[in-house]
Parts: sequence; C-alpha cells; structure tokens
Amino acid sequence: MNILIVEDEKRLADALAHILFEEKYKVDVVNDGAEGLDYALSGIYDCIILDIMIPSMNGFDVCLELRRKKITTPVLMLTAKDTVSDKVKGLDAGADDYMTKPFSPEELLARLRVLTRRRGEVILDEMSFDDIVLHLDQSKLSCSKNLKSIHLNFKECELLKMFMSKPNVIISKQDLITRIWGYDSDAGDNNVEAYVSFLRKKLNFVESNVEIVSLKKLGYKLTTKI
Amino acid sequence: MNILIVEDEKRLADALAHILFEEKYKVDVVNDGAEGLDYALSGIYDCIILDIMIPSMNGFDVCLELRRKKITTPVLMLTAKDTVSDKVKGLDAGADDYMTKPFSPEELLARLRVLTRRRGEVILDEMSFDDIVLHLDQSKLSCSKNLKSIHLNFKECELLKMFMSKPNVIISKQDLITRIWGYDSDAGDNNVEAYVSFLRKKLNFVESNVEIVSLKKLGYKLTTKI
DNA sequence: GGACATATTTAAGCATTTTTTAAGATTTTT
DNA sequence: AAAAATCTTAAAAAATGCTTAAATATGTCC
Repeated sequence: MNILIVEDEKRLADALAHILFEEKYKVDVVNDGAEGLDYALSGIYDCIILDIMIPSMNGFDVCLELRRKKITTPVLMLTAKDTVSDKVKGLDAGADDYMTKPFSPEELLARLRVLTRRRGEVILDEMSFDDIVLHLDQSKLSCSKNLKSIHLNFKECELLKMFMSKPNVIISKQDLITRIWGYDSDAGDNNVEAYVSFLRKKLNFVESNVEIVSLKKLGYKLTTKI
Repeated sequence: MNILIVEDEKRLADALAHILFEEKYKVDVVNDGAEGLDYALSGIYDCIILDIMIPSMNGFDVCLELRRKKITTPVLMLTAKDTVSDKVKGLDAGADDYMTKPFSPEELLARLRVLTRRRGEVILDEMSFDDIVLHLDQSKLSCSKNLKSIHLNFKECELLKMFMSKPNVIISKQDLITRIWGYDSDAGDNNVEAYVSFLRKKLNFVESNVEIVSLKKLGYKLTTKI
C-alpha cells in the first residue's frame, strides 16, 4: 500500500511517515504543493494525505488539478484549517475525507483504511475472481471448485492482489515494481517474472481456471482460461 | 438520489429529512435498527445516514450485517458517540464516514456529496472511431458492429493510437518514426510500411469499416470506407 | 548466537514473440 | 513503359520472457 504525504511541517511529516511505516504502508513524503501534484499524477498511490497550506501550490488546487486530470486516488485532507467552509471547500475540491489538526493517529489510520479498502470487500478480508479466492488475512489462495488451497508469501500475495483488483486489464511490470517493490527499489523485470512464475505454479496447483497471461512489452493480465 | 436515515430522535430525523429534501434528495426515515437494516438491505439507497444508539439493534451491528451481506451502499455514521475508539469501531465496521453531533448541516451535505459522487468509477481507457474501439488497457482492437476483437502488440498499438488521435488527418512516415521508434532511431520507411500492413490485416480481421489509406509521398490517414 | 525454515534475489540457458530486414509483387506517377 | 513509391511476406536477428537452481537475506526458535 503506497501513501503519499504532502506536508511542509517536517516534524509532523516525519511522525506521520513513521506511524504509517509501522502499519506496513510504503510512504513517500513531499514538502511542496507543485511537487506533490507531480508525484500524485503518477497514479501509483493508494491514498494521498494532503495539507492545505503548503508552499508553491495550495492543497485545494492540487486536489482540483488531480481530479481534472482524472486521477481518482483517494485524497485525505489533513490541515489546521478547521472552519466549516474550509471543510466544504476541500471536500468539494475532490477530497474524500477531511481531518483537522491536531488529530488522533488511531482515527487517521481508521479513515485511511476506509479510503484504501475497496467497496464490497470490506469485512471479509478476501477478494475473488472466477473460481479463485484470495484470503488476504491468511495469505492463502484457494479454488472454490475443488477447495484446494495453498499458502502465498508476502510478495506473491501483493502481486495477486494487484492482478485481482484489475482483472482483464494489462498491468505493466514497471507498475508492479513500483507498487510492490517501491519506486526507489532496484528490482528489475526479472524479479516480477520470477514471482509471476511462482504464482502460476500455485494457480496450477489449485487447479484454477484463472491464468496470468503475459503480453510482450506490455505486461500481464489476469484472465480466465477457455 | 435516495437517502435512508436511521435515527430515533424524531426531531433530529425530521430536521435532517427537511435539509436533504431541500437539496432534492429523496428521503426515507426509519427509527429503529432492525427496521433500518431491512430497508438498507434492499440496496436501493445511494447513502445511509446511520445513528449508533438506536432501538433493537445498534448502528455498528447494522453496518456489519450490511457489509456481511455484501451491500456496499455508503454509510455515514452520525452519532453523539465522539470518542476516538467509537470512531475507529464505526469506520472498521464498514462505515465510510463518521460525524459527531452536533454537526454542521453544510459539512454533512458536503460529506454526503463525497459519498454519493461516483469515485473509483472505472475510467475506460479506450479510444474509438467509427466502428472500431482501441482498448488501451488491454491492447486490443475491436469492432463494435460484430464484437470481433484481436490483440495488438506494442508497436501496432502505438501506431493505431496515433492514427486514432487524428482521424482523417494525414500523418507522415517520418512523424510516425520519430514518435514511435524515437527521434534517434535508425528505422526507415519500410518499418512503418510493414507495421501498417500488419494493422491493415487486423482491421480486416475484425471486419471494420475503417481503413488506413496511404497517400504517396505524404503519409497515411485513418478514414472510413464507402 | 547458531541452526533452521522461509522468503527473496540473482543468474543462466532455453523458449517465444517482436522487430527488422530484404526481396519480389503491386500500384501510382510521370 | 519506366521509375518511384508502396505493399506484403518470409525468415533472420534481436529482444523479451520463462523457469530453474543456487545464492542471499530475513526471521524464529532454542
């Protein structure tokens, strides 16, 4: 899970990053509005925590511009501006939630969970596609036809999660690397290839009807056989 | 826009209903948890405003049960319970937002707009012209008349993208080379010709009404036959 | 701290697909 | 009809991807 923090108060930003890191999020921190917009436009984040009063471009405008460019990444505004009219302005600029400082870390984490969970897979910590079910809480892949199941390790699980969140859509290796290994990792295509190979073996083991198809130069997609 | 209010304080419920009615929402009001769950299970609402301390079944349980039954209608919890742990409990029970009483109607309306505007709606990554559709997220060309479709490889896709972004306009081979092969590549006209030939074969395969016409010495353009 | 299990990365050889090349056929222009 | 441009295709070359096994790294238990 990748989070972008756009916040110019360094101490707060660091504290936030630390809290999120403890919760296993991957975190990028940026101290300036225009730069934040740049990062956010990459579309690789699962959520953006956005301050309003920041250098070079304010949070409202960053958010408006993001939405204008069709980036739908959830935005949580976190700011000292606590009047009702600021809240309305922020939410109407396209933010998905609005919290005022000082804030409770517990509440922030809960609201972050809301923004990063997908509709429909709220309580049951699992995703499904065709005949496979990915049990996120147990790191387990199973096939609903024959009830076979097998344990996935962390990276396999992340990878399958990405595929299952966009079935039938091509996802590039670079996307997978930045989302799973991190944008600054030195993992290469072969890392992805190796893990895809592991996953295929496990899809095979549970005798699923689902497969990972590769498209040269483009990436991979999850589809059903036949 | 249909809103369900589950709230046992009649006066508050009425006031809320009135505010929402003014904003052109259609509103149903229910005063009891179990009944609220029943209504909510219908799935017809665009948002549910849910109190926690209500007769017969509390709001947390209503929400949990809704999610367990795969109802993804957005839930906004509106309650006097204002501790952080209540907020966390509510949000983790599947609520999408949590407001405490007393509340500002303006803020409530803004948060309601957030929940009812369609976020995360799939942005179709595709272009179309006449009867063909280029699915960029699947690298696939299809014909809307007969639903035939065929996979395109990387360069074919780039090429067709260029043509479709400027239908009926002549694009020179040199332009195509610099855009697709790169300004410093040593690809020649024949490379373009070969790929145009591949694309024509595929346009043919899907029985499209669209063709790539070549104009000697000038380049190519995408047009409709007949 | 060491021994073990598990997870991740790396590397190499092989398989497959894409891309380029080139040569003969076809079309258009002069 | 000759010349130039373009089309089409096969097959050669290059790039990309697959799959392993072995090498590292990480974590856990005693």
